[in-house]
Amino acid sequence: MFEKGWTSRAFPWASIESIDWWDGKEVELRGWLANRRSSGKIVFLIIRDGTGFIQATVALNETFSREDLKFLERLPFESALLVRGRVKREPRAPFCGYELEVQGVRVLSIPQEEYPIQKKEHSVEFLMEHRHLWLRSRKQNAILRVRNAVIMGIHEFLQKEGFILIDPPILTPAACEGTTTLFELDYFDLGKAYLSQSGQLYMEAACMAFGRVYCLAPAFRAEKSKTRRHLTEFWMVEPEAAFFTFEDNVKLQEQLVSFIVQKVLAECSRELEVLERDIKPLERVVPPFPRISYSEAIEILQRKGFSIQWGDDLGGDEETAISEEFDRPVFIHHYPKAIKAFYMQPDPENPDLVLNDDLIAPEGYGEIIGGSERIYDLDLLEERLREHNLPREAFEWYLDLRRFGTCPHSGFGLGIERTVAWICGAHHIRETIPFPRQIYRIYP
RNA sequence: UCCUCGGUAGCUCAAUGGUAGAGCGUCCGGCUGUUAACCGGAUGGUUGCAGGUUCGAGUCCUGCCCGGGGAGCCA
Repeated sequence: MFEKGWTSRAFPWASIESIDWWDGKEVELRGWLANRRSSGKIVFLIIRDGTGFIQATVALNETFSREDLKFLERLPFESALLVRGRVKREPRAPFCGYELEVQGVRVLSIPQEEYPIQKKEHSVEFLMEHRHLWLRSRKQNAILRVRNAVIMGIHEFLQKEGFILIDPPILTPAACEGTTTLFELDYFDLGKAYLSQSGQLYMEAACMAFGRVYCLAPAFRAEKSKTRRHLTEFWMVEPEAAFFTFEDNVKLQEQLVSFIVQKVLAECSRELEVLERDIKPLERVVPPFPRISYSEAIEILQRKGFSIQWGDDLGGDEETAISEEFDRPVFIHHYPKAIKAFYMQPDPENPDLVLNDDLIAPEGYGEIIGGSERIYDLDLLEERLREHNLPREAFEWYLDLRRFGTCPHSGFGLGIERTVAWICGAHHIRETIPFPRQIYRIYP
């Protein structure tokens, strides 16, 4: 294995993201060869270490011979390297304004085949087939770092608001909403089980034990959806709070979303720059968000020429048209009871409506939140189960929640991937999750 | 499930029914500041699969497989 100019002295292991801190000092970088260029007597190695990219320069000198440079300029992409050198401020250097003057290189591994992903455009199919390698590229790294900040922001905000993390089951005995969109599997001698499509019902149980709870878990939907907003496996945060009214619930949603966006702006400026995200629309994301009722939404859509009638559900195009009317996320509330889930509390002023809200992200990213106040009256909930032809036995435990100390409570679900896609300005939701699961893709 | 577009070299794409090509990558050589470096040379094919029409099919027809975009549904 190639080793040149290495000494047994220990050098500090520096990360590229904080390389400015090491200006003028000798450090060791541990990473991979992302690109290289040569010019006869100088070789430029582009090193990535997971935290960033930096240019390292190897010059012909007493340490590196002509043959050494020849070797380095032929080193295959994605070779694993330890590189020692001096950090130097350098305006000509790409990425971060610093470069590493290399004094020693140790090559830990050399790919025996050509690295498939090149510095050029690739088809979606090819990139998805190589998702395990695509993760190494700069934009994918940036998107998943934003995802990390979003998830950490959710925990930070909800914990601060007194919410307790409660993990829901993934294997469940019955549907939470419709039964047509469930992944089904055999469960020993107990018949069929299903992958969870929401943790909500379990959060309702938990909020009666802890007051304020939330889960952050995967949800599975066997919908045969093939759009840029759909995955069969996605992540959702679902807060649920006892004694929260519709109004409390909506306020919590706009505070949470604002907090997340402002956190990303504060902590991920490099990532947003790599993604070429225009941050002006994000800077406007502060409370209060505009609110319109479902009926007002229908009026707006009819004025804009949509052939939609009161009672119809809103599709993707309709959501986009509504969001265009506002400069920040917009709530649409009080939908007709008939097109919403069985557990939503009726509006006391109009029993044909429910106390629910959807939050529509700006710039055409669609619905990112669905929330509601929940039915807490036993008789009414039983009636709704019958209307929706749901198997009562499977919901006995859920009905128990209305038999013992029932009270008003509310909650919502926020889709992690749609939120990340919106904040990043990503073309497609599949880039916002490390290994997307889609109707025609389960590999890698 | 439906609508729509596509599948040709490792990758991205050309090719009127008539000898399958280019750029990039890779390999070899050159270059002391490159920025997806550049310059010269070399390398590269069961045209997704099966059948059919035709003197002749990457091209036309039928079926199948795989994928992209969208709809419905949803976060």
